[in-house]
Amino acid sequence: MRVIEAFSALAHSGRLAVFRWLVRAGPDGAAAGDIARAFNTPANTLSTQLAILSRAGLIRSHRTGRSIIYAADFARVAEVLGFIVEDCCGGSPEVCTPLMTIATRGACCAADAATTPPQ
Amino acid sequence: MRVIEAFSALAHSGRLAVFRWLVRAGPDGAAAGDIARAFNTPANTLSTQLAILSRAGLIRSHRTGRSIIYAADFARVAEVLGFIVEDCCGGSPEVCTPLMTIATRGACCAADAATTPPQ
DNA sequence: CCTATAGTTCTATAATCGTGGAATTATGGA
DNA sequence: TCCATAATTCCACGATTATAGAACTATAGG
Repeated sequence: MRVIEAFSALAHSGRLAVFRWLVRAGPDGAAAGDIARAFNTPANTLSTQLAILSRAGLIRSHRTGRSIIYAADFARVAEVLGFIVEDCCGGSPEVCTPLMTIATRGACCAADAATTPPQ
Repeated sequence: MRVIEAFSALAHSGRLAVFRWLVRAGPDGAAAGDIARAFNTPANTLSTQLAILSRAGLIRSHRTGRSIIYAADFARVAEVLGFIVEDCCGGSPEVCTPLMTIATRGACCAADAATTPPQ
């Protein structure tokens, strides 16, 4: 399940920002270079950050021509959340009840991350 | 909101185990010494781990006689989950839908953490 | 083949984290 | 007041992590 890797990957302001940005970028994701430009980060530094998020399973990548496209893996996020609620918190009502409220509210607001992603 | 501190606190097998144990121990929590004994960890090492979880807001403490009782803060856990779903994932259906299933299932199973907590 | 572009891997260095021994603080009881 | 117990803070040191320069790999186009 490797949930520690996921927590560890998100426990870094830069990586968390990149991840949020990728979530907002949607399923089509973005090229590594575009992300680097958006965050004004050297390509190699960002590359290692992406690799860490990738190893944690939070994002996926595929090559398209010269570019490598990264996109958030929503299924994996749901999996991590599932771990906290169930395996970790034993589905306790104190956690589940407020969560229900949020989950039912569904796709809504979303505060803006570092920079605005495409589309 | 300090969500990074929470991720960082849980991104450590020992601390995650202690946290899970405290969740299972319920709202009454347990004394630092009892936790240390349960995990066979030196008191000072465990104390720093508890301090980190505490600073992250995931657990709370209060003194009772010579003991200091630690207990999981469920409201805070719900808050962290809320951040991931809303502020981070923008309440995207890909995340919310499977989460709903888990949340509605409510108090159920819970896999066992390192050692069995009291009561 | 040559060159430009897109990313990654290698590497070194600085910074942060984790652990546990020793000293310290707080409480309760004789 | 003195002692035992409960826990924390101080400190040192090994281990891990973060950053970014330089070198390397892969692809597209001429």
